[in-house]
Amino acid sequence: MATIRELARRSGVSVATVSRVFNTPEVVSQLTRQRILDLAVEIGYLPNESARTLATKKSNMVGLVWDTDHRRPGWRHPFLQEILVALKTALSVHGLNLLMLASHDTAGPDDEQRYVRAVRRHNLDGAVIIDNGSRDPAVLALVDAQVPCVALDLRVAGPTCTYVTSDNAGGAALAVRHLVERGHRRIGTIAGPQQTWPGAERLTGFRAALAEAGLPLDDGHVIEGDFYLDGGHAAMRRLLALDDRPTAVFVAGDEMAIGAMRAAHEAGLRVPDDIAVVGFDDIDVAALVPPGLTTVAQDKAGFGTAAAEALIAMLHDGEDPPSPTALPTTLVMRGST
Amino acid sequence: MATIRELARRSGVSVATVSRVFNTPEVVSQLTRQRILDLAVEIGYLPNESARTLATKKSNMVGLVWDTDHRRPGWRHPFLQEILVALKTALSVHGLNLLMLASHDTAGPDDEQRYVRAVRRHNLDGAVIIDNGSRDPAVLALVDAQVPCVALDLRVAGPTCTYVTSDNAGGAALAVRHLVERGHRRIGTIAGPQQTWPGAERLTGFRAALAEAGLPLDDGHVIEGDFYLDGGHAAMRRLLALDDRPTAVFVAGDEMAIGAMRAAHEAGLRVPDDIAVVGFDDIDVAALVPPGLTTVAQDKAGFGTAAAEALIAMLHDGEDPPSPTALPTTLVMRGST
DNA sequence: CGCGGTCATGTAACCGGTTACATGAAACCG
DNA sequence: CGGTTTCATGTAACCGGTTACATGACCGCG
Repeated sequence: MATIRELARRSGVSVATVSRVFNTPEVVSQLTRQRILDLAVEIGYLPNESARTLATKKSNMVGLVWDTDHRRPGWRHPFLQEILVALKTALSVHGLNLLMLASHDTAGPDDEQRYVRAVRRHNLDGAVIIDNGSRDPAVLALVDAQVPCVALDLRVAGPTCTYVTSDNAGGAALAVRHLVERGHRRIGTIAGPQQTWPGAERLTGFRAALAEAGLPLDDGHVIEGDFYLDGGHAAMRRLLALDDRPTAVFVAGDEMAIGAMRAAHEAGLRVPDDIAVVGFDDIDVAALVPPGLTTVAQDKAGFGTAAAEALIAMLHDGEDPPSPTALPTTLVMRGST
Repeated sequence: MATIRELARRSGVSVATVSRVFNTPEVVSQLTRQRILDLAVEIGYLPNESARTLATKKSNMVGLVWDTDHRRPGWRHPFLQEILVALKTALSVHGLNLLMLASHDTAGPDDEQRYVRAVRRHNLDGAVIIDNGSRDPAVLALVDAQVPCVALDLRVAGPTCTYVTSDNAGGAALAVRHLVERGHRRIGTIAGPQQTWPGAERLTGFRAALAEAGLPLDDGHVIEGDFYLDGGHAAMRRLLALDDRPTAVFVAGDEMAIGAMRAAHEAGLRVPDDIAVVGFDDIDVAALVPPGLTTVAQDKAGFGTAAAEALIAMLHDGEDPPSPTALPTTLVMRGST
């Protein structure tokens, strides 16, 4: 491998000049710069990132924190792939790479410092945290350690941290307004777990939108689910068993919504004629499962892009973290309403 | 940050001894080893990976090559998430981290050397290549550059490379045998693109299984699709338009299979009574879309685990790459047959 | 003409580890 | 008891960059 010294020797300058060509090209005379660049490609010189990191303490890598919670083995993020694509693309424009942090350090998953250690060992410039549906103390340790980080769908904030979410309350309002327009007056909801940020916000937004529409909300029409298929199924059965069952249901997640539609179907009810359903997320399946799920779509790629931008802003300016982003949502109308 | 020299000074030994404690503990006396280890946690010493990499030329990182082809923006891997989880877990056991290689280097996506350069710059120990559904010359450049790598669902092999796939032919045979048992004698197929490895293998396996069962195959009963929903839909329409249309169809991918079922439904045919459908992959939706898709399930996590093991074997032994792995498939029976 | 100021470049220390080789003490052995 | 091994540890060069500071050429100006 060609090193900087060899490139320097061959082009008759000092290593400092070569280094400058790649880091602060403007201080090098046009002539030598070009000569060095040409020679660099000729001999295939590539700067060694480790050496660079060692000297500067910046690695141009950001950690990806995405532990699959061992207590929920089946958990899958509804659109991890879109997020990763957008994230990686946006980061790479600024020369940043993504390092997936392994859960196993030497220590087990209960070691709160495992992410912080990984960040320090690799001199990571920052971290992106993808919600796995449960609170993880190791994530909070990152905040305490002043690591620049941005979280997705997780409300972690601090002097070096910010987060990006969808406009969950606004999305819920979209759903409610849509149902109201369709003539529904008795609207129930299958909420998400209230300890999760999206779960809580969607319920809050739902309540507010109903109030704004001047509609009452029976406490019995609010059921808390778990974001899973079976949870939605069970919740819907409880709703349907009510005497004054709602004519429409806002379900805080598509997977639950599909479970709910199945429950309705099993109960001999037709969607949307007997009961209308609106979901949240717009996962792939939503379009495929008959009669098509009307749902509040999130800006999936937006998560990645926004996260990258927030992180880059922090790293670049070294300033305070940008305030949290709430990505706009849109209503996708399909057959279920 | 505590450095090795500080730790050495404080524990009254030389840096070499400290280094040995972490790399070749067996050559250090029990007593000093323990003393150093204790002091290390006390002062929060963490070895600096960049320095280590610089000295050893091994980074303990492997590159993840997973470019989303710009010519197919909508492409999503059917089970990327499961693969990543398994991969990361299996690698981390051996102290390896995953670095997602950005497509943007400084150069565009047509630069064939972009992965090779990333590998060199970061001293990556190897690479895992996830098929994105199209041939990428930059991947072949990795092979040429003798980078240890293992590919998923892509037939790249060489002195430093191997690959892991499902037993595609065997899976196709499972499907055929199942249909034969159900009494079908006129079986057609919607194949995948023949330039992809899984696409080609599944068709080969299908043909072989039919032959083995002594059933004829009309050339008109073989339609090549593109692994997408709409492609499956279109292919099915062509099949249904035939005079002697098959009574059962083996579809080489679940997404296409769902499109195919929809086409059947639109044509007024009932699945499975009028036409049976078997898919391949077992994606999430397969269970959700009525009447439930019978399909050949791949060992999703197995991809990640097998890839990690193959790579580790190469890195550890420094030997020839292990021969390609073909993961076993299983038939999941649902309502479509 | 001499002086201060740019500008392009060079010198050398430093980042934090690893490791070949050297050293010295203790153990073994005939 | 002297010589050879073995074992634990130390010394110092090296990995490939960055960068504070020094240097010297050149320029404009009073």
